[in-house]
Amino acid sequence: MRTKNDIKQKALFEATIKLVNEIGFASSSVSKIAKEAGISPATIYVYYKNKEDLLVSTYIEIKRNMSKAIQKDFDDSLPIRDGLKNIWFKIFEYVSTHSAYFQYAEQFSNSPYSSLVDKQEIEKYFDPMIQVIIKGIEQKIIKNVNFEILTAFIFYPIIALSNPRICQDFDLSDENIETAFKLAWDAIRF
Amino acid sequence: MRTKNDIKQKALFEATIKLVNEIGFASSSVSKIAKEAGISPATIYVYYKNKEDLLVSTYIEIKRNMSKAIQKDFDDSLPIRDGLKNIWFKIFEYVSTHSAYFQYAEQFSNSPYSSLVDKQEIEKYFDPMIQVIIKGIEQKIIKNVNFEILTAFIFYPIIALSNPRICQDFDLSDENIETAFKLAWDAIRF
Amino acid sequence: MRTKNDIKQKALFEATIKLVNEIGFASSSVSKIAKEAGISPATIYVYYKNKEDLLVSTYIEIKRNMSKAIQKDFDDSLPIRDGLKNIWFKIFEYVSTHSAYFQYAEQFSNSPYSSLVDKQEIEKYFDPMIQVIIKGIEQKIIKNVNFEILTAFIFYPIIALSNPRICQDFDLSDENIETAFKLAWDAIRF
Amino acid sequence: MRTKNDIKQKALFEATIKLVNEIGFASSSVSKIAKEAGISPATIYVYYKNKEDLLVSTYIEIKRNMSKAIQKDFDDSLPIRDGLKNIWFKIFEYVSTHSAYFQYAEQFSNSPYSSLVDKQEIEKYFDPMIQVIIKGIEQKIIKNVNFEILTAFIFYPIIALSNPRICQDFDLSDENIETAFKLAWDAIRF
DNA sequence: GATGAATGAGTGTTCATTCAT
DNA sequence: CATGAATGAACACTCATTCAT
Repeated sequence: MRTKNDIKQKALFEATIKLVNEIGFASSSVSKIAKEAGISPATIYVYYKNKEDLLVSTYIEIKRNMSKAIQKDFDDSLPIRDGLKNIWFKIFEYVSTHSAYFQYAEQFSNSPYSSLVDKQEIEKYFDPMIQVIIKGIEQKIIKNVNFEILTAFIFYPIIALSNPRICQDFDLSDENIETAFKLAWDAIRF
Repeated sequence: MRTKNDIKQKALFEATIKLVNEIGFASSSVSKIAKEAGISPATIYVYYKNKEDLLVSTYIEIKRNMSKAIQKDFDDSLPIRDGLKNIWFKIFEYVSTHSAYFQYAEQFSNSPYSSLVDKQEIEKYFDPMIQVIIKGIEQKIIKNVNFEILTAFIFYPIIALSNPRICQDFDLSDENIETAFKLAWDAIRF
Repeated sequence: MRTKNDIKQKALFEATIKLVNEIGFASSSVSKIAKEAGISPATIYVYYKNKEDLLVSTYIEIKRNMSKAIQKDFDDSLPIRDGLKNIWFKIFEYVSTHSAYFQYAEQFSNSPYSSLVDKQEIEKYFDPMIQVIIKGIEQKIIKNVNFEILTAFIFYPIIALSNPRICQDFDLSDENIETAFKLAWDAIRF
Repeated sequence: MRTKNDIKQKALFEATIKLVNEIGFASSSVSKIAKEAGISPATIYVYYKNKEDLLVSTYIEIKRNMSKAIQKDFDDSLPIRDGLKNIWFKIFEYVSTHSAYFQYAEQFSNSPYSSLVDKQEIEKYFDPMIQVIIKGIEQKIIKNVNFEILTAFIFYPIIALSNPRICQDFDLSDENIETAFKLAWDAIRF
């Protein structure tokens, strides 16, 4: 299936995200997505097996893209707090500059489509961050509690603050992000 | 003249939530919902203006129900920390016992449908909690930072930890909830 | 079926005509007509057997009303030309003052519903006019040709000139009606 | 890529006319029309934007077809009376041979759908006939009266005489048509 | 007599997908 | 590779009518 015309595939990727964000999965039909991308509905089936494949592949592609951006220039020799703070800012930066991608991913992962994706595959992308936290626990810098609790305080507030559907008026200024990190660090540090 | 049948409306409410959780907004057609509720598709239009009205009303009803449950026996004479902890446990209790409602609300608020709801109307329901936080700030017990940041650390970790789509394996034991509250409090306290 | 509440029946009659003229038979549903008349859809079935009965009865009632108005004060002792001219003006007067009724009747008689009506029953209403023409033929004042041809020149031009869907801009002034009658008379007179 | 199938479109055109004449606009559903034409209901939407577009386009197509037939071999060098008589017979001929088309057009123009059509566009088709009448007036052969009155006596009687819903028993013989023209001419000539 | 609730059958339309080119 | 034509199945919704009160 994978083919030569990358321009069309990219247009399709962007059109899918745009339309799903605007009108939701329910109303985003194959032909509307095709029209938005400037191609024929039939052409979608050259690139993807079916509609579900299009939606799932788009999600996975976003996640891959996101993890790559976040881990770019990642330096695991930094002290724990600095390493986490670095990631913290990277995530906010990605979310700010790719808010449509992020919003699509959020909507997707809150829908039953999410069960079609191998979560471990996705989590693998974010392993370096996990390693920092584990190191922090070992060094008794981070509280030694259930791992899910820790991530709920390090990553989930980011998602809430970045999501315009949740925090409509939150200003993603460096100062605010810095303040937020302070809270996150207070939550998890020993 | 026949009179409206409350049992039918309740069945419709439950069927909507069940189906949307199972197969998502995209696939939850009016006729599938009607079948699940054991009524005729046409009957839905006796109770709701259209499909959108059904979905939005269901969301609002859940939020109303949720806020009522959380604020039951709410005591604002308690010290700040105890007051918040009380609410913290109440939310976990509600989410545990009404996970389907909660999941519907999450999916809804991450979809474009959410723009159809007057957010202020919804937030009104949760005002008592807001008041506790404000009091905490005034008494210099809670950090005096942007309000959205505070709520991102008090409420959103709960949502993450309770959401089986996010924390599949998290055990909602009293001990875990207590630990999680400790982190939340460390995050926000002065 | 015939009942006590004449006000409701009259409202129903008018609502039917108004709605059918505005949106046509196709879109005029029983419940829309009921709403227009300010009654419940179910109440229509107290007065009429079904929707078809409502539409057909409305047509017949209009025709009865029309014939009564046209033949009021009819004087068959007048000379042929004067008798016909009298009717001619009466018809224009009726159509001007009851254009909605007339328009409904036109739409009805051009639709397949018309086959449900006994045409002879309707024509009976207009018998006095027929008699004038027959007298005119016998007296060799009117051309002795096929009867349908004569009526096509005496009655149908009126319908065309009165129908706003056909002659949008025709001014139903006395002068114009008089002129039109001159043409009609020239057409049929010996 | 498949290419559009003219046979299907023609079948759709005929099916629309047949069904609307038989059961009226009210009962002619898209799926019934599709079945009559031997195609899928969905296919109609390949050729027309929606049901309204189908009905209106069918009407316009009939009018175009009609005007072309009537004006075929039209000779405006003939004397006024001969020119009009020629048209008169042509119209009757068309109506006789295409009675279904004619009946559809009549029902359409008496329904609220007619307001969707640009009347001037339609009238343009019949301009040559208008020119003959104007010439007749200028040459003082035809009465110099309101134009709408003249057309009501030249064209509308044809419609009445040809319409089986109005003149059920009228025989469209040459003799009868000739007689009818005599009356029309007597009506309008100076 | 009068009505709102209730519904099976139907509406016009769009859907995801396949086909022929 | 790419496409517009074509469609069975499904969509949200309305219909005419009946029922229980």
